[in-house]
Order: sequence, then C-alpha cells, then structure tokens
Amino acid sequence: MFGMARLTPKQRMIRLRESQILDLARPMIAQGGLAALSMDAIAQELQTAKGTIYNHFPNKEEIVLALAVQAVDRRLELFNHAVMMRGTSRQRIAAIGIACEVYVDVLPDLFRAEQIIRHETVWGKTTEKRKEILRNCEGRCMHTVAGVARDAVAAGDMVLEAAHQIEDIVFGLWSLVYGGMVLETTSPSLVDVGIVDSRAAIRRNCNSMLDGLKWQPLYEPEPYSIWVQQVRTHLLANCPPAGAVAVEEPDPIRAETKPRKLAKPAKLGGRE
Amino acid sequence: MFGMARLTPKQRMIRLRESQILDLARPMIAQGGLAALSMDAIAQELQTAKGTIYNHFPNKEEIVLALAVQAVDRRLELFNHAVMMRGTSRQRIAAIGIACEVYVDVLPDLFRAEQIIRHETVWGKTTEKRKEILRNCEGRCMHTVAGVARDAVAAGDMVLEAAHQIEDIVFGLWSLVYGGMVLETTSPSLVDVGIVDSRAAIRRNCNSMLDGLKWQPLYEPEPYSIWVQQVRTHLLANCPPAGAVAVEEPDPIRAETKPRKLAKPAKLGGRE
DNA sequence: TTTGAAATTGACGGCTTGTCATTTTTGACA
DNA sequence: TGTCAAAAATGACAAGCCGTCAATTTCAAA
Repeated sequence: MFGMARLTPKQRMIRLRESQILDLARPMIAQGGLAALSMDAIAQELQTAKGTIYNHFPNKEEIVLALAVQAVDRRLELFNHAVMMRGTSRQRIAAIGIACEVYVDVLPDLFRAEQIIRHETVWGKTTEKRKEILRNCEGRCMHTVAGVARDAVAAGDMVLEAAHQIEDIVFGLWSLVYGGMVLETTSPSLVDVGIVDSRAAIRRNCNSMLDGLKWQPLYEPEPYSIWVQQVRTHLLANCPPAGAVAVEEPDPIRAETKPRKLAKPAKLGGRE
Repeated sequence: MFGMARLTPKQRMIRLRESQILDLARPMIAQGGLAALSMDAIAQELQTAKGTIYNHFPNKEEIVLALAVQAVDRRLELFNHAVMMRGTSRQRIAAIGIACEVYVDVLPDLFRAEQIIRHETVWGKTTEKRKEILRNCEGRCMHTVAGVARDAVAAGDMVLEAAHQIEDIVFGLWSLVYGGMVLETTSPSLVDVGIVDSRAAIRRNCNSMLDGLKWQPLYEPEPYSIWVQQVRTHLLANCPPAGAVAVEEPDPIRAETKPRKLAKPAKLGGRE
C-alpha cells in the first residue's frame, strides 16, 4: 500500500539489487545479445556471489524477459503521451508511430531486449508469471492503439470494410513499424539497394496503408514533416533514458523459494 | 566447369560433408536457436572429429549464415516462380506475398535461420565472402520485387508520388510481411487480442497499402481468395522441402587454409 | 613406390551456466 | 536484551560448451 515505505532495510536492499542487476544486464545484452549476458560478470560487478543472482532470476532468459517488460512498459507510456495529444484521429495514430521512433532511438537497449525474446528460446525457460505480465503489457499497448482506431470510426474518419477488424489494422501498423525497424538495424543490403532514409520510408508506408483504409484526412506531405518534428520533440521531452526511472514493481517476482532442505545443524556434535 | 564430375573421390566426400553438416544443423537451429547448435553433436553424428567440422566452417555463426544463404536462395526461387505467373501487375505482386507464405510454411527451419542472423552477433564473426553472397541474394530478391513495381508504373497501373521511390515500396512490403510473420510466430499476446487468422490479416494489410498507393486494380475481396489458393498450390508444387535439393555451390568457401606450421617430421630418428 | 601437401584427429585451455550443502544474517518474540 | 527458526548469501562444483593446434594419417601426383 505504501510502496517501499513499509519494507525492512534488508528487503529494500534486495529490491534495489534487482534493478541493479537489470541495469548491468542492459548494456551487456545490447552489445552482444543473450550470449554476452554473463551471470558471472554481473555477480562480480555487484560484489555478490553468483548464487545470489540466481535468487532473483532463475536463469539468464528471465533477466531478458524482465528487460522486455521494462521495454513494453516504457513504450506504453510513450503511446499514452502520444494518444493524449490533440488533433485529428489520423494525427493521433501518426503520433503513435512517432512514439515508436522515439522509443527505438532513446531506448535502443530495451528494443534489443524485446527483439531477443522474440527469437531465442525464452518462452520455454521463463516463469509463467512474468510471461503473463508481458502479455498484459503488450495487450494494453494494442488496446491503446485500437482505441484511436475506434475513435476514428466513431468520428466518421474511417469506415470499416466488411471483414476488416480493428485488431487487424493495429496488427498491420505494428508489423510495418516493427518489421521496418528490425530490417533497418539488421539488414546488410538495405542501403546498397537504395533505402537512404528508412524512417521516412516507414512513415510513408504507414501513411499509404492508412490511405488505403481511407482513414481521413488523407496524407498530405506539406504540413506533415513540420508536425512530425513537433510531436517528436514533445515526446522526447517525456522519455528519460533507461535506468533513470525507478520502476516501482508492485508485486515483485522472486525465484520460487524452493523448500530448502534443512541444513544439517552446524557445530552440532560438540565433542571433536 | 563440369560440376562434380572432375573431382577426386576425396573431394566429393568433402563437398558432400558440407551439405551433411548443414542438414544436421538445420533442425538443431530450428529447435533452439544458435545455442542449440552444438559442434560436438554434429561431429558425433557425422562420426568425425570436431576439428574436421572447423575445416568447413570457422565457427557456429558461419553455419547459420550458410543456412541463411540457402534460405534466401530458396525464397528467390519462389519469387521467380511467382513473378512469372500471368496476370495483372497487382496480381503478380500479390503472388510474391503468397510466395512468402509458402516459404515460411514449407521451409520453417530456413526462415528461423534467417531470423537468427538478424539478431545474434553474427556479422562480427563471419566471413566477408559469405556475407557478400548473402547481400547479393537479398539484393536480387528485392530486385525481383522492384521489377514488378516498375512494370506496374510502366503499364500505368500505378503513378509514383513525388518523393516515393520504388525501393521504399519494396521495403514497405518486406517490412509488413516479415514483421507480420515474426510477430505471428513469436508474439504471445496476438491471439489473446483477437488476431485469429494472421495470414489473412497480413494479406489484407498488404492490400491496404497497395490500395493507398493506388496500384490498380484495387483490392476486391470476391475473386481474391479463390485466386490465392490457386497461386498457393502452384507454388507449393514447386517448393521441395529443405535438404531435398542438392545445392550446387559454384565456388565453395572453405575455411582459409592457414599456412600450417610444418609438423615435426614424425618417426624421424629411426634408432630407438 | 615415393613424397610433400592436404586432411584428420582428439586432447586441451578457457569459458560458460546452474546447483546445492554449508554458513551467515535477520527480525520476531520472549 | 537474548534466542532461534527462517531467509538469504556463499562459492566450490559438475557438466557443458567452443575453438585450437601439434601430431598423425591419408591422399594423389610424379
């Protein structure tokens, strides 16, 4: 109820360490992926035994998953800022796209973590609890975007075709932006082929898609680019770098306290 | 010049082993990513020493990269089949999208390899030669797609807006399909949120984007779905499973034959 | 048959993760 | 304040991995 106020100092230290672990893990992952995340290194830098780290996270994958939760949390925050901006529904949905750009630019480490959980064998090794948390966050992100689309329909800015669900549109924007960002950062042949400003390309492609859905008002290049800059700076102002915000975890997940086998009472047999 | 005809039996065996290695690696990678690819296991299954494997590929990453080359090769092949189909330019570009679906469905292991090289630290560890090969393949893929778009412009089916390059459109389709496929296979919350038929969603989104570009004729749901099935079965017929085709590598990449330090002549001093 | 180059071998160094019996710390309670 | 069970911390350990290389074997041309 009272946040950290009620915690004993020991418990505060434990929680603090949890975020310290994540702060240490973030650059490692960003540098070399899951393979570069070394439990030994974290323990050493934290001046702790390795077993202690494993008290917080049962394995490497769980750490990456925790970072992914941070990632989606931060993105949701940006989305909410974007959605609250005033303007047409078309502008608000575009603002979400810009939020994605800001997210990738300001929090590249977290974006990397998000990418990793999509490819490595993370789902088999991680806690159901934390997976559920991530699902929840992702769901809220989609819900936010879907909200703008629903507003557009309600306001008459867009009419839904027969078999075209709101969710499909959200999925499309998500694919376009996520796929574009991934290809941007990892495709060797993009520049060779003539994609010079991939961000602009992604924006134009999103606009093409929205135009195709007849989401009014249709795209007009003129005032657009100035407006993009305005939104971007506004969002940047509300996006501190990773690690700067103390994430208040309401229900911290500790590694399952396994019923510890009673240690043989030490110093028992006095005679010796 | 004469393929394998002129090779000594030993050399034939070596080339054969190369593809055997890849055949063994494919399911491993598909199952658990780069971490599940064990050089020891490959050596054991091939009944060879581990050093021999390293004669073919200088490290794990190079194996994945080789698989990625296979992947893009196969996809290019499918693209070419798709492009050669008769129909409007709009139909031919849609056929490429269907080719992507067939590719992911029939060759999931190769798709996985392609995903892995985009995320793990592969670019720093692999041969420039093979990276160049991959870039080349990717470039030809994009070229094929761009060709259809150029045909469309030439035929008057589409007019390019001012700052909208052909390459941007290709990039957009690529993002949409690749991103959609990745999210489809790795996003836990997709189904929860109401995306039931993600393939259909991807197709509709591609069509929205093309509609937005005013690529004629615009999307009409009626005849579309039947036609999709026809194209799909046609492409499926021309897509054998992975490992079934003997890939003829024109210029095989062997690990650099390092100038081997002269071993001390064995059994030199006869008297003993 | 000879012979030098190419291919193969497998033990080894150095790294990793995850475990667990043991020891230390903690905080509620008398 | 002193006691003590429960919680947390420890670090040596097993098991696994990758990539190397000196030594050995195989090969094919002469």
